[in-house]
Amino acid sequence: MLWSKTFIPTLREVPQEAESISHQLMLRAGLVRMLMAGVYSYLPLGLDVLNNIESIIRDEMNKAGAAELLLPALQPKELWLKSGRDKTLAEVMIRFTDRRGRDLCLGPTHEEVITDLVKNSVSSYRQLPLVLYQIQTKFRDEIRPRFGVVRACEFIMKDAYSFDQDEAGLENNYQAMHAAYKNIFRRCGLDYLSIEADPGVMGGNMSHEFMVPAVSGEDVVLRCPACKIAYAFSEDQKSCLKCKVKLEKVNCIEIGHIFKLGTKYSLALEANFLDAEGKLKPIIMGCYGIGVSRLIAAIIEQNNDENGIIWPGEVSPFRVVVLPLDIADKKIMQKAQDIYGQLSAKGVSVLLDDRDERAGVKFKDADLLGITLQVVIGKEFLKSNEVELKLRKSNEKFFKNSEELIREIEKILNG
RNA sequence: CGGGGCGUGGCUCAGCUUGGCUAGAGCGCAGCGUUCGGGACGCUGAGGUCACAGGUUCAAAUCCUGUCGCCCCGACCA
Repeated sequence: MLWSKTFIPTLREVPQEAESISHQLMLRAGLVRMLMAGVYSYLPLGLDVLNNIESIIRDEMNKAGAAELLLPALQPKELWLKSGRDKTLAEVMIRFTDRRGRDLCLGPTHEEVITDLVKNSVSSYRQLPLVLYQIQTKFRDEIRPRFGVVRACEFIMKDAYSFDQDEAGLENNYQAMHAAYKNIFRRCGLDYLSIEADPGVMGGNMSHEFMVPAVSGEDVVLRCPACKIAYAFSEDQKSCLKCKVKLEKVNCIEIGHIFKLGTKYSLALEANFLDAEGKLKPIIMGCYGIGVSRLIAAIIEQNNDENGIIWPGEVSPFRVVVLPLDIADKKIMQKAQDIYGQLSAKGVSVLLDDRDERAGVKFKDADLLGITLQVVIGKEFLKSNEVELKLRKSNEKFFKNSEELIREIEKILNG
């Protein structure tokens, strides 16, 4: 992508609307813009990151045996009456009536819809187990949206649902999802904690939360400084059960939550199946959520320095940014385009800063965007014919001549 | 919803306490010139119903009332 063709409105100063680091950097690097409190537009760079995270999620979910589908955001009130959550979720539901006077809402979550769907198409134990997931926009009339994309009224969630004939099957799927989540968060470059939690309005009897330690985190968990085991926050939990060490309070962003739902929704919506003996039984369910858009903020909270974002490789909007420091110089620009072309041909995503800006501006913006590898072509190149490679994270610089350049870049990106 | 803060060109802010010339600065933007490896410099220029509504006054960005919006602290959650 050419910088001149895309849309990356970077900001030199910190917008006063942003308090948390991730929010500041998302605005400064041109990832998002606010339309109103809790509602954000994703600009090209933000969308790139979102897409990268989504492909990681799809990859791991598919590997875990889940099938992707897409459910409607627009939903009828009746479904919510059946589960009784029209009351428990009354506050967060965005509701309205259509021209026929039907009561509708924009889905804050999808247990009801998917249970209704499965109920109508699954009737035998032979069709189980089944795991379905979607990546979709949720709507919640949050009491207090804050920290930019972290608590938004419109946000993207990956929600998966498992359907089993017995508890053992549920346990299986639950563990599979737990394992998939670990892979997803590791690939996103996150340092996270997994803790047992209260199922809350979701219902069911067991749940685990995935928490990312971050200064601006809204949640507090207790962590053992020695073995790093985390516990749900409570005043009585005074020390680690294993190490007997005093626990420390850690602020966290909740990025995922998985639940063993049991039969709460299958009973309410009559989602039953016939078992091998021909007996009618309610389907045993689990649900598994990841706050996809929120992950962007969580990743930035953990991966930044005074100069900007430092993207973990796999989520970086581009893997390489090429900086020709003088676009009027034909030799420099030709070299930049060569590198751009060669890397693109190899399937590496590259951003070419073809703007007519001074070197300092390009350096500052490149650091702010946080792309893993910077390729600098300036007067050093004119002198020695060597191109400079700079790693955003470590600030390491080394010079390479044309022959070994592309190979070296690939080595860095793969290692 | 309760508590606190803020609203002045695209961005960051000054001016408001103590009303008074055509409402300012820096950044950004446009043009010209000089610069050119870590957010350059000079000159010229465009861009603002001072959030909105009402009130007080000869006169309101400034004082009063109300409304709206944004941020932060609490309850909710991915």
